[in-house]
Amino acid sequence: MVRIAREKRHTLLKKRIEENPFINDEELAEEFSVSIATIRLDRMALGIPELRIRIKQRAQASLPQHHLVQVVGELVDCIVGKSALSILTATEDMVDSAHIVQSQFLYAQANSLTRAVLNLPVCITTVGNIKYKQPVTVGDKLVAKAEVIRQRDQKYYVWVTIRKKAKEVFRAKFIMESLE
Amino acid sequence: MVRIAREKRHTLLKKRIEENPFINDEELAEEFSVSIATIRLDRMALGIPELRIRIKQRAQASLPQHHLVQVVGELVDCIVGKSALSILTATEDMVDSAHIVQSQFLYAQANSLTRAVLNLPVCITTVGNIKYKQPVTVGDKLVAKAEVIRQRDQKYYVWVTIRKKAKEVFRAKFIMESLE
DNA sequence: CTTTGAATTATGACCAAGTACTAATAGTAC
DNA sequence: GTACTATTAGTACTTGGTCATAATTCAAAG
Repeated sequence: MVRIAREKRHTLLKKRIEENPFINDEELAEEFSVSIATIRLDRMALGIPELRIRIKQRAQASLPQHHLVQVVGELVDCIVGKSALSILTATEDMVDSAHIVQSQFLYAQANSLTRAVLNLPVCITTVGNIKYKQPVTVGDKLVAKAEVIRQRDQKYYVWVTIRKKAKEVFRAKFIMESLE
Repeated sequence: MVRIAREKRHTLLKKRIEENPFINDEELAEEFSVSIATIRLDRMALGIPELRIRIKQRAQASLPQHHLVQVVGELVDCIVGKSALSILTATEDMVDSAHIVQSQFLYAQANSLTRAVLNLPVCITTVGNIKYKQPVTVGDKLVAKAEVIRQRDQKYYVWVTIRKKAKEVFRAKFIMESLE
């Protein structure tokens, strides 16, 4: 049946292009043993843009992310001065060669959430203590909770725990200082 | 003098393209009030590739970064098991609204340098203590030095100090654990 | 076995953003 | 004015496509 062959080709094609966005129609045609015209019809049908557009999109996606450093992860709840929650899903680019998420990303999630919960115009992290209790890997959904424990003068003591499901995988204590 | 005008155009052109790599020769020609041919000669002289190549390079640069030990900053010296040095120049996207570099970037520099100096196939940061002593701003050249202080079984104790010129601005202590 | 209709392939015109090269012209320096 | 460089103009060719149309293949239905 031709129908099935085409549908199969469509899904394979999609996967192939996702896998290697730098492949052109000619190479695709060869790989799938069909004509270039067919590949183009397939791309149309699948709404996949041409090579140059694909490349451009990738290039643009990697451009100046100005708001990079608001909160690492998604801020889902925040009571300023009290507590806040953020969720971060670990991705491939956070891991080391052993596929374990590097501590700096957990640190970034924890510290940026701390800044969010304090919401001070100017504040710096003067002290940080972290404990990475359980290795985290790609795909893990990390829920961070920050709590403001104490305030003394310009100093704020904040505790953060990051959980993967019910399990605590990371914890941090920060002393933040507010400046004028 | 034509010479000066051209040299000036060259430096401006270079800057313009770095600023916006998605600009084509036609637009550049208009901006500089010269012909497209001139822009092309200029690009040749400066060794700047054509638009599509530039875009492609950007796209590729953002691709599979599965490096061995990625160090935040530039690794300038490394005696595995002993000590290592890296240099990071603070950029605009590291700062908060008060233009102070956020601690997570110093943490990332320190922690990634620690991984580099240990150079273990699999290792995780179990404990980290940091102190951010002096605010750092854009353009500051940060020199990080990591030293392996002690090793006990699978545990490594590493101290890192980050200096801005002679002044220590950040320090960190890590306990790293090697896994099989 | 022929017909039908979808799927595929072929073909040609066109486009963007170039390269590579040559020839002409403008501008200045001496 | 002549020399020389910088700039501009122009042509042919390339890649990796779009878009539209026509021709062909091929399996299933009548």
